[in-house]
Amino acid sequence: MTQTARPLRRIEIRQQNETLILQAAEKVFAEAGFGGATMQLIADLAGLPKANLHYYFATKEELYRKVVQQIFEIWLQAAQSMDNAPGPVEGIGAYIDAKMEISRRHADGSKVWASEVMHGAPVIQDYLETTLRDWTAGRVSLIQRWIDEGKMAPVNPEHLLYMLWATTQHYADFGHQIETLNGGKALSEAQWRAAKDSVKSMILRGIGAL
Amino acid sequence: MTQTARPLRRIEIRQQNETLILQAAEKVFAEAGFGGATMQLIADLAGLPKANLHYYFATKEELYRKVVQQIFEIWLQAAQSMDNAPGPVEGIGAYIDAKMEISRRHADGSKVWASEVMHGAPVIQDYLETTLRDWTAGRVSLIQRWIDEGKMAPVNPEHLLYMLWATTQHYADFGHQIETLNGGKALSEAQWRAAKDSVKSMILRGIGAL
DNA sequence: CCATAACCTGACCAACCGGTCAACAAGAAA
DNA sequence: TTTCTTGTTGACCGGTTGGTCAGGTTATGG
Repeated sequence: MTQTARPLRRIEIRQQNETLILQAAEKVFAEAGFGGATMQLIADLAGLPKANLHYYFATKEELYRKVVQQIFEIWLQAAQSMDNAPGPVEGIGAYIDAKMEISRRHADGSKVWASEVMHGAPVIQDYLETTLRDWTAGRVSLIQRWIDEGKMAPVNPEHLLYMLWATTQHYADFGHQIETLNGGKALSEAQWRAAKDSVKSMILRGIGAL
Repeated sequence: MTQTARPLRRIEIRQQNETLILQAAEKVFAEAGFGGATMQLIADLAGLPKANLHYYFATKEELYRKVVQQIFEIWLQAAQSMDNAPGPVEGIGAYIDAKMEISRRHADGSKVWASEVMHGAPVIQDYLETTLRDWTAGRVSLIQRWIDEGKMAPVNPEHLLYMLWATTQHYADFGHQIETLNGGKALSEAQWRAAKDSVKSMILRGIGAL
């Protein structure tokens, strides 16, 4: 009763293979770093011949760039959860939730991003100087407004943002360390909830919003 | 009036060259990752022929291992600042100061450590499972004692430690991002002070110790 | 059905990398 | 000084890697 396999259309083929390659690349780049990753490894994981990778992505750098950009998009999307909030409890709380969820669902992406920044952001330096800088400036204003309105303590907004990024991304980037300290087992559903709650309560209390 | 260069003694030669190589290796590993680093690059930075590196360190892995161990030592030393403190304000405050200072003075080392953990800790897994696990368990007990004594809010000790690690190390590992957001300039002396104060006040307030 | 363009891939290559080694230089011990 | 051990290095090598390409296959539009 198997359906006769309709031949895939061009567009489907392209999208399917590009997705397949990007997923494999994200994992390999996360596990081995840019220098340690090989096109052969990515090809094997994607189940495609190596030459086929070069048909869709001309160079290793181009593939890597796409992976990093993809993560940046996810990151930016979650960043919106901070807006349209009446105050820090809702805004920063939602932001922490969103970022923790990314750390859980896109740990590989987070690692690739971290690795890229650690190595001096050779590929996404322009993003840092434009999109990220603008977003940060906007959020600093937002936090300052909350402070002026007496909704939270007068903390340094930049360092608050750094703390948010650091703490949430730590659960992805240092997930292996956390897992090791957790008896070698990945965090359970309940433990993830506890992590979220801990981070939220400590930070929200830390900025005087609770 | 230059002193006639006394020929170096054996022990001096060895120590000098090993130090030279380790310093160069730390920088190159931090900037390029293990896979991206090459023995030639390290040799050039150290000002030695490549073959000489292999005289002191048989393999690239062995050299890398030494670099990681060196960082681990520094890290452990700073960890002691938490002990012998009457309460969280002094203990955790001193720990934050020590870790922030490491992020500033040993940024490359911190990056190598981060990279190692992100890639699944292939080299220092045993350290994580022994030394780090023991240290963590001890510190969890200490924090729990402070909680029981009513010196701080009943937070989850593990997640507090993760927040401490994440926040402090962020200033090293993501230093490039911070620098970019700081107008492309490294943090000044005053800005480092502000960073320390911000981290300390937010965390100490966050755990109800202030 | 035919022609065209997109897709696929085994085989290949130049460049590079970690590591080796033989020959040599220099400090230490006698 | 002589002898021995340790340190030094250019040249070399096998293996791997990113990338190429010619020739084949398959979908698509006419």
